[in-house]
Amino acid sequence: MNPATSSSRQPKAEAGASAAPTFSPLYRQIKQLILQRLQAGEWRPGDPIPSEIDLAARFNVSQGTVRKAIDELAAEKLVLRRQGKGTFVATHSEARAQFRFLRLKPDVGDAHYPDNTILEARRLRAPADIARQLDVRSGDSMIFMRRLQSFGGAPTILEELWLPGAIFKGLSVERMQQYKGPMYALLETEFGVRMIRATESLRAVAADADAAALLRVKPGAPLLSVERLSYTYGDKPVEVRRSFYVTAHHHYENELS
Amino acid sequence: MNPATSSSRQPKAEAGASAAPTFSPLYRQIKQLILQRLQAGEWRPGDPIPSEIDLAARFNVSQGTVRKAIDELAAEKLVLRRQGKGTFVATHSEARAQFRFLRLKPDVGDAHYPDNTILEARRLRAPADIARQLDVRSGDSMIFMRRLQSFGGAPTILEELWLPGAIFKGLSVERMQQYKGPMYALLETEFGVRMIRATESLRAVAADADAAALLRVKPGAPLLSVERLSYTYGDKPVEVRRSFYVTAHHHYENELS
DNA sequence: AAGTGGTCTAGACCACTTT
DNA sequence: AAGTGGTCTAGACCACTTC
Repeated sequence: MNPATSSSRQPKAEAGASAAPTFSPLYRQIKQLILQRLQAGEWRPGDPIPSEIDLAARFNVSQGTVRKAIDELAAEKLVLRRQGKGTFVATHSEARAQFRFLRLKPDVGDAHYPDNTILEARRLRAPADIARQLDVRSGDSMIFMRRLQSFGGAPTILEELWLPGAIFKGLSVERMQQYKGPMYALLETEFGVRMIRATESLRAVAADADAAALLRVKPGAPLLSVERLSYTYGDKPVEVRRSFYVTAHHHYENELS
Repeated sequence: MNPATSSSRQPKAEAGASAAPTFSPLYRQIKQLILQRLQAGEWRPGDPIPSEIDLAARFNVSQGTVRKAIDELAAEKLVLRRQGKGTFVATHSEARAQFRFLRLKPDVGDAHYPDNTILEARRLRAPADIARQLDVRSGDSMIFMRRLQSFGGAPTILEELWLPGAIFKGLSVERMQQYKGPMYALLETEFGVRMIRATESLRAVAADADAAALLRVKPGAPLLSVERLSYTYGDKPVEVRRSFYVTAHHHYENELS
């Protein structure tokens, strides 16, 4: 209950198993406690979390320790600090967060949010490969969506989304078809499922006839294939996204550091 | 000289210019001082920097302030902390640092360092576009290198490197031709120029006849084009690298966070 | 035992925002 | 004026490495 009491700290000498890497410092325990509350939805995206002083009192630790815990959460972009105002649960419903997951930038000019055309949206059974990636059973109900995104009238991104039906139960095909904004904002506000991290796998591939027609390129033309796996709290995978980017006037921008 | 005295802190009321964003906290001033010494080569890659207590005494601030400065340098991977041993200037000559800038991973199995075949290595005049990127004058002397990298005998990466001749004065074409290891390690150990950051721009392109022959793909086959601009201390650009990756059995891996 | 980085505390004060 | 995050200090102790 109280992380500061000796009972909740790890004993200096490990009694049992040999290779257990059980130690973690107090601030990291506090971080986990805050994480649990975030994950449980105790504070919703956009809401302020309690002040550092408040949390320090709750957990019976010093403000500095809470601070270090929140430092890490802020570095992972799970919360957002604003001096003088407070610390807020990060959200996809902000202009600044809009492009965090879209690395395709125009060669000239500024990035804008694309126009969406939904090509298809329905429920399907999970194919084996998708099921494996999302850690569900093959054949489980999935939400599937296929859409075309255009910049300034030029079709540029063709993509498929797969979401586990079990998590997004109330999500109707109609709702998706009419919704034109950023997907992650919809999933967050309507289902409280926040994407916090993703891995992408990029390849150059040749356009098949279908993709070529939709993206208005020649069949066999090179396309940038991007397969994304997105995760929510607890490293739980919740979306597979397979995209094809036309890179004639856009490029995928990446920072190595 | 002494950042802790009031004289070197910013005055609360800015006297002169209107929009000067001149304030920075003490720990960031300390960070700059350490950075200057790193940049000046006072401590070489792989060497330990002075201990936190030592630095605190030198700069006449508390250990906690030095610590926060080093925290940021460690986060930017300019230094490496090792508990019980000290803090060390980061280097490319370590196994762990070898893959920091190579995002191409095999679809199955573990990443290995590729076999290099140097196709070409000589001095050239800088073309306009390269000169612009490296912030030198068009026509300045450049070191140019073209090489083919193979994994398990399969040619996979074809790339061109451009380096400003002025910075790497003593670098002979012969030295480059015989050297088969990681380029960044060579540049660091022999010239003290350490790459600390890079931006990459990715596109899908069609292989031209030359690239196709070297990479053993059909002309017109899709290749992943990667243009990298690498920076050293002070955000000074020091390398342009233009690569073509064959992504049949490899993929470019990226983490979005 | 001594030296290094890593954690934790308690308190002071600063900078920013809202009331 | 009050509340929030941000900075800075001084000191204690822990964990790890080397001597």
